[in-house]
Amino acid sequence: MTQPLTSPYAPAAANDAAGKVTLADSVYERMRWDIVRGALAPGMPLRLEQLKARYGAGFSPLREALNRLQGERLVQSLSLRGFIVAPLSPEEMADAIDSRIVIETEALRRAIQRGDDAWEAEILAAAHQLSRQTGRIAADASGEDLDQALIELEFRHRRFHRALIAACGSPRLLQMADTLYMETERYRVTALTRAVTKGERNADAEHKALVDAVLARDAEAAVALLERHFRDTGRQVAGLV
Amino acid sequence: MTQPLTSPYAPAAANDAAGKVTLADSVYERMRWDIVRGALAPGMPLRLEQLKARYGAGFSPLREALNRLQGERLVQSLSLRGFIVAPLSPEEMADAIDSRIVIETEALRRAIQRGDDAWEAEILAAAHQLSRQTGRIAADASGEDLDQALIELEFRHRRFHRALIAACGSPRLLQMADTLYMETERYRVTALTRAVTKGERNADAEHKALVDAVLARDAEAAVALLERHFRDTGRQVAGLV
DNA sequence: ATATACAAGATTTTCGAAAATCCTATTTAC
DNA sequence: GTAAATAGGATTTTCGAAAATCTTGTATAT
Repeated sequence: MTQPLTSPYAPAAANDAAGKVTLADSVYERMRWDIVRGALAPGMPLRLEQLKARYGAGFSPLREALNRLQGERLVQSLSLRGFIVAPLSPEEMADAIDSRIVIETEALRRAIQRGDDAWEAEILAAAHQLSRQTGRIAADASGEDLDQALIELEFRHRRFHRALIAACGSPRLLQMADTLYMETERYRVTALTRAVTKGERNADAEHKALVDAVLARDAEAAVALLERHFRDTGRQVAGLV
Repeated sequence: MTQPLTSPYAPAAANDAAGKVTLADSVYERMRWDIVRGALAPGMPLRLEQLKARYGAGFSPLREALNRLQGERLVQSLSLRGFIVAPLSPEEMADAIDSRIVIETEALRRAIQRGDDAWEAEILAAAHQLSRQTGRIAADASGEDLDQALIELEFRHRRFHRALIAACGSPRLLQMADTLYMETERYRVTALTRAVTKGERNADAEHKALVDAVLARDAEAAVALLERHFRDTGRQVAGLV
Protein backbone atom coordinates (compact mmCIF):
# COMPACT_ATOMS: atom_id res chain seq x y z
CA MET A 1 0.00 0.00 0.00
CA THR A 2 2.97 2.29 0.46
CA GLN A 3 3.08 3.88 -2.92
CA PRO A 4 5.29 6.73 -4.11
CA LEU A 5 2.59 9.34 -4.37
CA THR A 6 4.42 11.32 -6.97
CA SER A 7 4.05 8.56 -9.54
CA PRO A 8 1.17 6.13 -9.23
CA TYR A 9 2.09 4.11 -12.28
CA ALA A 10 3.87 0.85 -12.56
CA PRO A 11 6.45 0.91 -15.33
CA ALA A 12 4.70 0.31 -18.64
CA ALA A 13 7.52 -1.75 -20.07
CA ALA A 14 8.60 -3.50 -16.92
CA ASN A 15 12.31 -3.71 -16.51
CA ASP A 16 13.55 -7.10 -15.54
CA ALA A 17 15.90 -6.24 -12.73
CA ALA A 18 14.76 -5.26 -9.27
CA GLY A 19 13.19 -1.83 -9.14
CA LYS A 20 14.45 1.24 -10.94
CA VAL A 21 18.11 1.67 -10.58
CA THR A 22 19.37 3.70 -13.47
CA LEU A 23 18.99 7.43 -13.67
CA ALA A 24 17.30 7.04 -17.05
CA ASP A 25 14.57 4.87 -15.51
CA SER A 26 13.89 7.43 -12.85
CA VAL A 27 13.82 10.34 -15.27
CA TYR A 28 11.52 8.35 -17.53
CA GLU A 29 8.98 7.80 -14.78
CA ARG A 30 9.07 11.30 -13.41
CA MET A 31 8.77 12.81 -16.84
CA ARG A 32 5.90 10.56 -17.81
CA TRP A 33 4.03 11.57 -14.72
CA ASP A 34 4.79 15.26 -15.36
CA ILE A 35 3.34 14.95 -18.85
CA VAL A 36 0.23 13.04 -17.80
CA ARG A 37 -0.66 15.52 -15.09
CA GLY A 38 0.13 18.49 -17.29
CA ALA A 39 3.14 19.89 -15.42
CA LEU A 40 4.78 19.75 -18.81
CA ALA A 41 2.22 21.41 -21.03
CA PRO A 42 0.94 19.79 -24.23
CA GLY A 43 2.82 20.98 -27.30
CA MET A 44 5.60 22.44 -25.20
CA PRO A 45 9.13 22.11 -26.60
CA LEU A 46 11.36 20.03 -24.36
CA ARG A 47 14.73 21.76 -24.37
CA LEU A 48 17.52 19.53 -23.14
CA GLU A 49 19.19 22.27 -21.15
CA GLN A 50 15.96 22.96 -19.31
CA LEU A 51 15.26 19.28 -18.65
CA LYS A 52 18.80 18.92 -17.38
CA ALA A 53 18.06 21.49 -14.72
CA ARG A 54 14.63 20.09 -13.90
CA TYR A 55 15.62 16.45 -13.53
CA GLY A 56 19.25 16.80 -12.57
CA ALA A 57 20.53 14.44 -15.22
CA GLY A 58 22.89 14.65 -18.18
CA PHE A 59 21.98 14.38 -21.82
CA SER A 60 22.19 10.61 -22.04
CA PRO A 61 19.52 9.64 -19.50
CA LEU A 62 17.28 12.45 -20.69
CA ARG A 63 17.48 11.36 -24.29
CA GLU A 64 16.90 7.77 -23.20
CA ALA A 65 13.70 8.73 -21.36
CA LEU A 66 12.53 10.88 -24.25
CA ASN A 67 12.92 8.05 -26.71
CA ARG A 68 10.92 5.66 -24.57
CA LEU A 69 8.21 8.24 -24.05
CA GLN A 70 7.99 8.65 -27.79
CA GLY A 71 6.97 5.02 -28.11
CA GLU A 72 4.02 5.71 -25.83
CA ARG A 73 2.96 8.74 -27.85
CA LEU A 74 3.54 11.03 -24.87
CA VAL A 75 6.24 13.01 -26.65
CA GLN A 76 6.91 13.61 -30.32
CA SER A 77 10.34 13.72 -31.87
CA LEU A 78 11.08 16.29 -34.56
CA SER A 79 14.20 15.02 -36.24
CA LEU A 80 17.11 17.35 -35.61
CA ARG A 81 14.82 19.75 -33.78
CA GLY A 82 14.35 17.94 -30.53
CA PHE A 83 11.23 16.82 -28.74
CA ILE A 84 7.88 18.32 -27.79
CA VAL A 85 5.18 17.15 -25.42
CA ALA A 86 2.55 15.43 -27.55
CA PRO A 87 -0.24 17.93 -28.17
CA LEU A 88 -3.83 17.29 -27.12
CA SER A 89 -6.75 17.60 -29.51
CA PRO A 90 -10.36 16.45 -29.73
CA GLU A 91 -9.46 14.18 -32.65
CA GLU A 92 -6.65 12.51 -30.74
CA MET A 93 -8.83 12.05 -27.71
CA ALA A 94 -11.58 10.45 -29.76
CA ASP A 95 -9.11 8.05 -31.35
CA ALA A 96 -7.53 7.19 -28.03
CA ILE A 97 -10.91 6.42 -26.46
CA ASP A 98 -12.07 4.43 -29.48
CA SER A 99 -8.89 2.38 -29.45
CA ARG A 100 -9.15 1.85 -25.73
CA ILE A 101 -12.65 0.46 -26.21
CA VAL A 102 -11.41 -1.95 -28.85
CA ILE A 103 -8.62 -3.26 -26.63
CA GLU A 104 -10.31 -3.27 -23.25
CA THR A 105 -13.65 -4.76 -24.29
CA GLU A 106 -11.80 -7.68 -25.86
CA ALA A 107 -9.60 -8.02 -22.81
CA LEU A 108 -12.61 -7.86 -20.52
CA ARG A 109 -14.38 -10.63 -22.43
CA ARG A 110 -11.36 -12.85 -22.05
CA ALA A 111 -10.92 -12.00 -18.39
CA ILE A 112 -14.56 -12.82 -17.66
CA GLN A 113 -14.05 -16.18 -19.31
CA ARG A 114 -10.76 -17.01 -17.62
CA GLY A 115 -10.68 -15.12 -14.35
CA ASP A 116 -10.34 -17.02 -11.08
CA ASP A 117 -11.10 -16.24 -7.44
CA ALA A 118 -8.05 -14.08 -6.99
CA TRP A 119 -9.10 -11.99 -9.96
CA GLU A 120 -12.57 -11.47 -8.50
CA ALA A 121 -11.14 -10.60 -5.11
CA GLU A 122 -8.76 -8.02 -6.52
CA ILE A 123 -11.59 -6.35 -8.44
CA LEU A 124 -13.68 -6.08 -5.31
CA ALA A 125 -10.76 -4.77 -3.28
CA ALA A 126 -9.85 -2.19 -5.91
CA ALA A 127 -13.47 -1.09 -6.35
CA HIS A 128 -13.84 -0.63 -2.62
CA GLN A 129 -10.72 1.46 -2.28
CA LEU A 130 -11.71 3.57 -5.25
CA SER A 131 -15.17 4.18 -3.86
CA ARG A 132 -13.81 5.15 -0.45
CA GLN A 133 -11.41 7.66 -1.93
CA THR A 134 -14.11 9.20 -4.11
CA GLY A 135 -16.28 9.69 -1.05
CA ARG A 136 -13.40 11.14 0.93
CA ILE A 137 -12.70 13.80 -1.68
CA ALA A 138 -16.35 14.69 -2.20
CA ALA A 139 -16.66 15.15 1.58
CA ASP A 140 -13.91 17.65 2.29
CA ALA A 141 -12.47 19.27 -0.80
CA SER A 142 -9.87 21.32 0.97
CA GLY A 143 -7.11 22.98 -1.01
CA GLU A 144 -3.86 21.71 0.45
CA ASP A 145 -4.33 17.96 0.65
CA LEU A 146 -6.59 17.90 -2.37
CA ASP A 147 -3.74 17.45 -4.80
CA GLN A 148 -2.38 14.45 -2.96
CA ALA A 149 -5.88 13.05 -2.53
CA LEU A 150 -6.51 13.34 -6.25
CA ILE A 151 -3.25 11.61 -7.02
CA GLU A 152 -4.28 8.80 -4.73
CA LEU A 153 -7.67 8.71 -6.46
CA GLU A 154 -5.96 8.43 -9.81
CA PHE A 155 -3.85 5.57 -8.53
CA ARG A 156 -6.89 3.69 -7.30
CA HIS A 157 -8.84 4.38 -10.45
CA ARG A 158 -5.96 3.01 -12.45
CA ARG A 159 -5.79 -0.07 -10.25
CA PHE A 160 -9.50 -0.75 -10.64
CA HIS A 161 -9.53 -0.68 -14.42
CA ARG A 162 -6.37 -2.73 -14.55
CA ALA A 163 -7.91 -5.31 -12.22
CA LEU A 164 -10.91 -5.80 -14.49
CA ILE A 165 -8.81 -7.01 -17.40
CA ALA A 166 -5.82 -8.44 -15.54
CA ALA A 167 -6.96 -12.03 -16.11
CA CYS A 168 -7.28 -11.68 -19.89
CA GLY A 169 -4.14 -13.73 -20.41
CA SER A 170 -2.61 -11.53 -23.09
CA PRO A 171 0.51 -9.51 -22.21
CA ARG A 172 0.11 -7.48 -25.39
CA LEU A 173 -3.49 -6.49 -24.79
CA LEU A 174 -2.52 -5.45 -21.27
CA GLN A 175 0.42 -3.39 -22.47
CA MET A 176 -1.64 -1.64 -25.13
CA ALA A 177 -4.33 -0.98 -22.54
CA ASP A 178 -1.71 0.55 -20.22
CA THR A 179 -0.44 2.86 -22.92
CA LEU A 180 -3.92 3.96 -23.92
CA TYR A 181 -4.90 4.44 -20.30
CA MET A 182 -2.11 6.95 -19.87
CA GLU A 183 -2.99 8.75 -23.05
CA THR A 184 -6.63 9.15 -22.08
CA GLU A 185 -5.60 10.03 -18.55
CA ARG A 186 -4.05 13.22 -19.91
CA TYR A 187 -7.48 14.35 -21.01
CA ARG A 188 -9.18 13.27 -17.81
CA VAL A 189 -6.77 15.01 -15.45
CA THR A 190 -8.13 18.46 -16.18
CA ALA A 191 -11.72 17.38 -15.82
CA LEU A 192 -11.16 15.15 -12.82
CA THR A 193 -10.93 17.78 -10.11
CA ARG A 194 -14.08 19.51 -11.15
CA ALA A 195 -16.09 16.34 -11.68
CA VAL A 196 -15.20 14.74 -8.36
CA THR A 197 -15.27 17.78 -6.11
CA LYS A 198 -18.47 19.14 -7.55
CA GLY A 199 -20.16 15.78 -7.94
CA GLU A 200 -21.05 16.54 -11.53
CA ARG A 201 -21.10 12.92 -12.37
CA ASN A 202 -21.33 9.73 -10.41
CA ALA A 203 -18.72 7.45 -11.92
CA ASP A 204 -18.92 5.46 -8.73
CA ALA A 205 -22.32 4.06 -9.69
CA GLU A 206 -20.98 3.13 -13.10
CA HIS A 207 -18.06 1.30 -11.51
CA LYS A 208 -20.40 -0.62 -9.21
CA ALA A 209 -22.66 -1.71 -12.07
CA LEU A 210 -19.56 -2.84 -13.91
CA VAL A 211 -18.38 -4.94 -10.99
CA ASP A 212 -21.79 -6.59 -10.71
CA ALA A 213 -21.90 -7.54 -14.38
CA VAL A 214 -18.33 -8.83 -14.27
CA LEU A 215 -18.83 -10.99 -11.20
CA ALA A 216 -22.04 -12.34 -12.75
CA ARG A 217 -19.84 -13.27 -15.72
CA ASP A 218 -22.22 -11.45 -18.00
CA ALA A 219 -19.75 -10.51 -20.72
CA GLU A 220 -22.18 -8.66 -22.98
CA ALA A 221 -23.52 -6.47 -20.22
CA ALA A 222 -20.06 -5.80 -18.82
CA VAL A 223 -18.63 -4.85 -22.19
CA ALA A 224 -21.56 -2.53 -22.89
CA LEU A 225 -21.11 -0.83 -19.53
CA LEU A 226 -17.39 -0.44 -20.03
CA GLU A 227 -17.83 1.07 -23.46
CA ARG A 228 -20.46 3.47 -22.17
CA HIS A 229 -18.24 4.38 -19.23
CA PHE A 230 -15.42 5.32 -21.62
CA ARG A 231 -17.66 7.27 -23.96
CA ASP A 232 -19.35 9.16 -21.14
CA THR A 233 -16.00 10.20 -19.73
CA GLY A 234 -14.97 11.31 -23.19
CA ARG A 235 -18.10 13.40 -23.63
CA GLN A 236 -17.65 14.93 -20.21
CA VAL A 237 -14.05 15.91 -20.92
CA ALA A 238 -14.94 17.22 -24.37
CA GLY A 239 -17.64 19.37 -22.77
CA LEU A 240 -15.04 21.06 -20.60
CA VAL A 241 -12.77 21.96 -23.45
CA MET B 1 8.83 2.40 -56.31
CA THR B 2 12.53 2.89 -55.66
CA GLN B 3 12.82 1.29 -52.28
CA PRO B 4 15.94 0.59 -50.25
CA LEU B 5 15.94 -3.16 -50.51
CA THR B 6 17.77 -3.65 -47.27
CA SER B 7 14.87 -2.31 -45.26
CA PRO B 8 11.37 -2.62 -46.67
CA TYR B 9 9.70 -0.96 -43.72
CA ALA B 10 8.49 2.54 -43.38
CA PRO B 11 9.40 4.03 -40.02
CA ALA B 12 6.91 2.84 -37.43
CA ALA B 13 6.88 6.09 -35.55
CA ALA B 14 7.24 8.44 -38.48
CA ASN B 15 9.57 11.30 -37.79
CA ASP B 16 8.22 14.66 -38.75
CA ALA B 17 11.15 16.11 -40.60
CA ALA B 18 12.14 15.08 -44.09
CA GLY B 19 13.60 11.59 -44.26
CA LYS B 20 15.98 10.07 -41.78
CA VAL B 21 18.83 12.32 -41.03
CA THR B 22 20.26 11.45 -37.67
CA LEU B 23 22.57 8.53 -37.14
CA ALA B 24 20.25 7.21 -34.46
CA ASP B 25 17.39 6.98 -36.97
CA SER B 26 19.53 5.03 -39.39
CA VAL B 27 20.83 2.66 -36.73
CA TYR B 28 17.29 2.15 -35.49
CA GLU B 29 16.03 1.10 -38.91
CA ARG B 30 18.96 -1.14 -39.73
CA MET B 31 18.85 -2.81 -36.38
CA ARG B 32 15.11 -3.38 -36.56
CA TRP B 33 15.50 -5.02 -39.91
CA ASP B 34 18.39 -7.13 -38.64
CA ILE B 35 16.24 -8.38 -35.78
CA VAL B 36 13.18 -9.11 -37.89
CA ARG B 37 15.15 -11.12 -40.43
CA GLY B 38 17.11 -12.91 -37.76
CA ALA B 39 20.57 -11.54 -38.49
CA LEU B 40 20.57 -10.70 -34.81
CA ALA B 41 19.44 -13.95 -33.24
CA PRO B 42 16.56 -14.11 -30.76
CA GLY B 43 17.74 -13.99 -27.15
CA MET B 44 21.19 -12.80 -28.18
CA PRO B 45 22.85 -10.25 -25.88
CA LEU B 46 23.47 -6.95 -27.63
CA ARG B 47 26.86 -5.78 -26.44
CA LEU B 48 27.44 -2.10 -27.08
CA GLU B 49 31.05 -2.60 -28.17
CA GLN B 50 29.94 -5.14 -30.73
CA LEU B 51 27.08 -2.97 -32.01
CA LYS B 52 29.49 -0.06 -32.25
CA ALA B 53 31.60 -2.06 -34.68
CA ARG B 54 28.63 -3.39 -36.61
CA TYR B 55 26.79 -0.11 -37.15
CA GLY B 56 29.67 2.32 -36.98
CA ALA B 57 28.09 4.53 -34.36
CA GLY B 58 28.89 5.71 -30.86
CA PHE B 59 27.09 4.80 -27.68
CA SER B 60 24.51 7.56 -27.88
CA PRO B 61 22.81 6.67 -31.17
CA LEU B 62 22.99 2.96 -30.34
CA ARG B 63 21.33 3.45 -26.99
CA GLU B 64 18.73 5.66 -28.64
CA ALA B 65 17.87 2.97 -31.17
CA LEU B 66 17.79 0.28 -28.50
CA ASN B 67 15.35 2.24 -26.40
CA ARG B 68 12.97 2.77 -29.29
CA LEU B 69 13.19 -0.89 -30.25
CA GLN B 70 12.26 -1.80 -26.71
CA GLY B 71 8.96 -0.02 -27.14
CA GLU B 72 8.16 -2.30 -30.07
CA ARG B 73 9.05 -5.40 -28.08
CA LEU B 74 11.89 -6.23 -30.46
CA VAL B 75 14.53 -5.93 -27.77
CA GLN B 76 14.35 -6.33 -24.01
CA SER B 77 16.21 -4.19 -21.54
CA LEU B 78 17.74 -5.78 -18.46
CA SER B 79 18.38 -2.89 -16.15
CA LEU B 80 22.09 -2.42 -15.58
CA ARG B 81 22.83 -5.48 -17.69
CA GLY B 82 22.17 -4.14 -21.15
CA PHE B 83 19.88 -5.32 -23.89
CA ILE B 84 19.01 -8.62 -25.57
CA VAL B 85 17.13 -9.43 -28.73
CA ALA B 86 13.59 -10.34 -27.67
CA PRO B 87 13.34 -14.13 -27.59
CA LEU B 88 10.87 -16.08 -29.69
CA SER B 89 8.49 -18.63 -28.23
CA PRO B 90 5.27 -20.39 -29.20
CA GLU B 91 3.41 -18.55 -26.46
CA GLU B 92 4.61 -15.16 -27.64
CA MET B 93 3.74 -16.01 -31.22
CA ALA B 94 0.24 -17.06 -30.26
CA ASP B 95 -0.30 -13.86 -28.32
CA ALA B 96 1.07 -11.72 -31.13
CA ILE B 97 -1.20 -13.38 -33.69
CA ASP B 98 -4.23 -13.16 -31.40
CA SER B 99 -3.60 -9.48 -30.76
CA ARG B 100 -3.07 -8.84 -34.43
CA ILE B 101 -6.45 -10.39 -35.15
CA VAL B 102 -8.12 -8.15 -32.59
CA ILE B 103 -6.58 -5.00 -34.06
CA GLU B 104 -6.71 -5.77 -37.75
CA THR B 105 -10.22 -7.19 -37.91
CA GLU B 106 -11.54 -4.05 -36.26
CA ALA B 107 -9.45 -1.87 -38.56
CA LEU B 108 -10.65 -3.83 -41.59
CA ARG B 109 -14.29 -3.36 -40.61
CA ARG B 110 -13.78 0.37 -40.38
CA ALA B 111 -11.85 0.53 -43.64
CA ILE B 112 -14.58 -1.36 -45.46
CA GLN B 113 -17.06 1.13 -44.17
CA ARG B 114 -15.04 4.23 -44.93
CA GLY B 115 -12.70 3.35 -47.80
CA ASP B 116 -12.88 5.36 -51.02
CA ASP B 117 -11.78 4.74 -54.62
CA ALA B 118 -8.12 5.42 -53.87
CA TRP B 119 -8.20 2.85 -51.09
CA GLU B 120 -9.69 0.21 -53.42
CA ALA B 121 -7.17 1.04 -56.13
CA GLU B 122 -4.21 0.74 -53.77
CA ILE B 123 -5.42 -2.66 -52.57
CA LEU B 124 -5.70 -3.96 -56.13
CA ALA B 125 -2.30 -2.56 -57.03
CA ALA B 126 -0.65 -4.05 -53.96
CA ALA B 127 -2.35 -7.41 -54.45
CA HIS B 128 -1.19 -7.53 -58.05
CA GLN B 129 2.40 -6.76 -57.22
CA LEU B 130 2.38 -9.29 -54.44
CA SER B 131 0.96 -12.00 -56.67
CA ARG B 132 3.52 -11.29 -59.41
CA GLN B 133 6.41 -11.54 -56.99
CA THR B 134 5.10 -14.78 -55.52
CA GLY B 135 4.93 -16.29 -59.01
CA ARG B 136 8.39 -15.03 -59.88
CA ILE B 137 9.96 -16.73 -56.88
CA ALA B 138 8.06 -19.98 -57.30
CA ALA B 139 9.26 -20.07 -60.93
CA ASP B 140 13.03 -19.80 -60.53
CA ALA B 141 14.21 -20.30 -56.99
CA SER B 142 17.86 -19.65 -57.67
CA GLY B 143 20.21 -19.10 -54.81
CA GLU B 144 21.86 -15.76 -55.41
CA ASP B 145 18.99 -13.45 -56.21
CA LEU B 146 16.61 -15.39 -53.97
CA ASP B 147 17.46 -13.36 -50.91
CA GLN B 148 16.75 -10.07 -52.61
CA ALA B 149 13.62 -11.52 -54.20
CA LEU B 150 12.34 -12.62 -50.80
CA ILE B 151 13.02 -9.21 -49.35
CA GLU B 152 11.04 -7.68 -52.16
CA LEU B 153 8.29 -10.22 -51.49
CA GLU B 154 8.23 -9.23 -47.86
CA PHE B 155 7.97 -5.59 -48.82
CA ARG B 156 5.00 -6.26 -51.09
CA HIS B 157 3.32 -8.49 -48.55
CA ARG B 158 3.65 -5.75 -46.01
CA ARG B 159 2.23 -3.20 -48.43
CA PHE B 160 -0.78 -5.40 -49.19
CA HIS B 161 -1.82 -5.93 -45.61
CA ARG B 162 -1.25 -2.28 -44.83
CA ALA B 163 -3.41 -1.28 -47.79
CA LEU B 164 -6.35 -3.32 -46.56
CA ILE B 165 -6.69 -1.36 -43.33
CA ALA B 166 -5.19 1.96 -44.43
CA ALA B 167 -8.62 3.62 -44.65
CA CYS B 168 -9.67 2.67 -41.11
CA GLY B 169 -9.22 6.25 -39.97
CA SER B 170 -7.45 5.45 -36.69
CA PRO B 171 -3.77 6.35 -36.38
CA ARG B 172 -3.52 4.25 -33.23
CA LEU B 173 -4.97 1.09 -34.72
CA LEU B 174 -2.59 1.49 -37.66
CA GLN B 175 0.41 1.96 -35.41
CA MET B 176 -0.46 -1.03 -33.27
CA ALA B 177 -1.00 -3.07 -36.42
CA ASP B 178 2.44 -2.00 -37.67
CA THR B 179 4.11 -3.06 -34.47
CA LEU B 180 2.33 -6.40 -34.39
CA TYR B 181 3.08 -6.99 -38.06
CA MET B 182 6.77 -6.73 -37.34
CA GLU B 183 6.54 -9.00 -34.36
CA THR B 184 4.77 -11.73 -36.28
CA GLU B 185 7.06 -11.20 -39.24
CA ARG B 186 9.92 -12.49 -37.12
CA TYR B 187 8.17 -15.83 -36.93
CA ARG B 188 7.22 -15.91 -40.60
CA VAL B 189 10.69 -15.11 -41.91
CA THR B 190 12.03 -18.59 -41.21
CA ALA B 191 9.03 -20.30 -42.71
CA LEU B 192 8.68 -17.97 -45.66
CA THR B 193 11.46 -19.31 -47.84
CA ARG B 194 10.33 -22.86 -47.57
CA ALA B 195 6.64 -22.12 -48.03
CA VAL B 196 7.05 -19.97 -51.12
CA THR B 197 9.78 -21.86 -52.93
CA LYS B 198 8.23 -25.25 -52.32
CA GLY B 199 4.66 -24.16 -52.86
CA GLU B 200 3.62 -25.76 -49.62
CA ARG B 201 0.79 -23.33 -49.27
CA ASN B 202 -1.04 -21.00 -51.57
CA ALA B 203 -1.38 -17.78 -49.65
CA ASP B 204 -1.97 -16.12 -52.99
CA ALA B 205 -5.44 -17.64 -53.23
CA GLU B 206 -6.19 -16.47 -49.71
CA HIS B 207 -5.14 -12.95 -50.60
CA LYS B 208 -7.35 -12.96 -53.69
CA ALA B 209 -10.40 -14.13 -51.77
CA LEU B 210 -9.71 -11.39 -49.25
CA VAL B 211 -9.58 -8.73 -51.94
CA ASP B 212 -12.89 -9.95 -53.40
CA ALA B 213 -14.68 -9.82 -50.07
CA VAL B 214 -13.24 -6.40 -49.29
CA LEU B 215 -14.20 -4.84 -52.63
CA ALA B 216 -17.67 -6.35 -52.25
CA ARG B 217 -17.75 -4.52 -48.91
CA ASP B 218 -18.67 -7.74 -47.20
CA ALA B 219 -17.20 -7.00 -43.79
CA GLU B 220 -18.15 -10.29 -42.11
CA ALA B 221 -16.66 -12.44 -44.87
CA ALA B 222 -13.54 -10.28 -45.09
CA VAL B 223 -12.94 -10.37 -41.36
CA ALA B 224 -13.41 -14.13 -41.27
CA LEU B 225 -10.94 -14.61 -44.12
CA LEU B 226 -8.37 -12.32 -42.51
CA GLU B 227 -8.60 -14.11 -39.20
CA ARG B 228 -8.26 -17.49 -40.91
CA HIS B 229 -5.33 -16.20 -42.93
CA PHE B 230 -3.51 -15.17 -39.75
CA ARG B 231 -4.28 -18.40 -37.93
CA ASP B 232 -3.22 -20.56 -40.87
CA THR B 233 0.08 -18.77 -41.11
CA GLY B 234 0.55 -19.25 -37.39
CA ARG B 235 -0.13 -22.96 -37.61
CA GLN B 236 2.23 -23.29 -40.55
CA VAL B 237 5.03 -21.54 -38.73
CA ALA B 238 4.40 -23.53 -35.57
CA GLY B 239 4.58 -26.71 -37.60
CA LEU B 240 8.10 -25.85 -38.74
CA VAL B 241 9.41 -25.25 -35.26
C1' DA C 1 33.52 -29.73 1.04
C1' DT C 2 30.77 -25.61 1.20
C1' DA C 3 30.11 -21.04 1.64
C1' DT C 4 31.65 -16.28 1.98
C1' DA C 5 34.79 -12.38 0.83
C1' DC C 6 37.48 -10.21 -2.26
C1' DA C 7 39.80 -8.74 -6.52
C1' DA C 8 40.22 -8.27 -11.58
C1' DG C 9 38.01 -7.71 -15.77
C1' DA C 10 34.13 -6.76 -18.58
C1' DT C 11 30.05 -4.00 -19.48
C1' DT C 12 26.75 -0.65 -18.84
C1' DT C 13 25.60 3.96 -17.66
C1' DT C 14 26.55 8.79 -17.28
C1' DC C 15 28.88 12.98 -18.18
C1' DG C 16 30.48 17.15 -20.55
C1' DA C 17 32.76 18.76 -24.54
C1' DA C 18 32.94 18.85 -29.65
C1' DA C 19 30.64 18.60 -34.04
C1' DA C 20 26.72 19.23 -36.79
C1' DT C 21 22.50 21.38 -37.71
C1' DC C 22 18.89 24.69 -37.35
C1' DC C 23 16.86 29.29 -36.54
C1' DT C 24 16.87 34.33 -36.72
C1' DA C 25 18.30 38.76 -37.87
C1' DT C 26 20.86 41.48 -40.77
C1' DT C 27 22.94 42.54 -44.94
C1' DT C 28 23.43 42.50 -49.83
C1' DA C 29 21.90 42.14 -54.54
C1' DC C 30 18.44 42.79 -57.97
C1' DG D 1 10.78 46.85 -52.04
C1' DT D 2 11.55 41.95 -52.28
C1' DA D 3 14.28 38.01 -52.20
C1' DA D 4 18.47 35.55 -51.61
C1' DA D 5 22.79 35.17 -48.95
C1' DT D 6 25.21 35.15 -44.72
C1' DA D 7 26.71 35.41 -40.07
C1' DG D 8 25.81 34.65 -35.18
C1' DG D 9 23.67 32.25 -31.63
C1' DA D 10 20.96 28.52 -29.92
C1' DT D 11 20.03 23.62 -29.89
C1' DT D 12 20.45 19.02 -31.03
C1' DT D 13 23.28 15.14 -31.92
C1' DT D 14 27.43 12.49 -31.43
C1' DC D 15 31.63 11.11 -29.38
C1' DG D 16 34.98 9.07 -26.14
C1' DA D 17 36.40 9.06 -21.49
C1' DA D 18 35.13 8.48 -16.58
C1' DA D 19 32.21 6.48 -13.11
C1' DA D 20 29.30 2.93 -11.53
C1' DT D 21 27.82 -1.70 -11.61
C1' DC D 22 27.91 -6.47 -12.58
C1' DT D 23 30.31 -11.02 -13.37
C1' DT D 24 33.69 -14.39 -12.75
C1' DG D 25 37.34 -16.62 -10.69
C1' DT D 26 40.36 -17.18 -6.72
C1' DA D 27 41.43 -17.26 -2.05
C1' DT D 28 40.03 -17.65 2.72
C1' DA D 29 37.33 -19.18 6.53
C1' DT D 30 34.05 -22.39 8.60
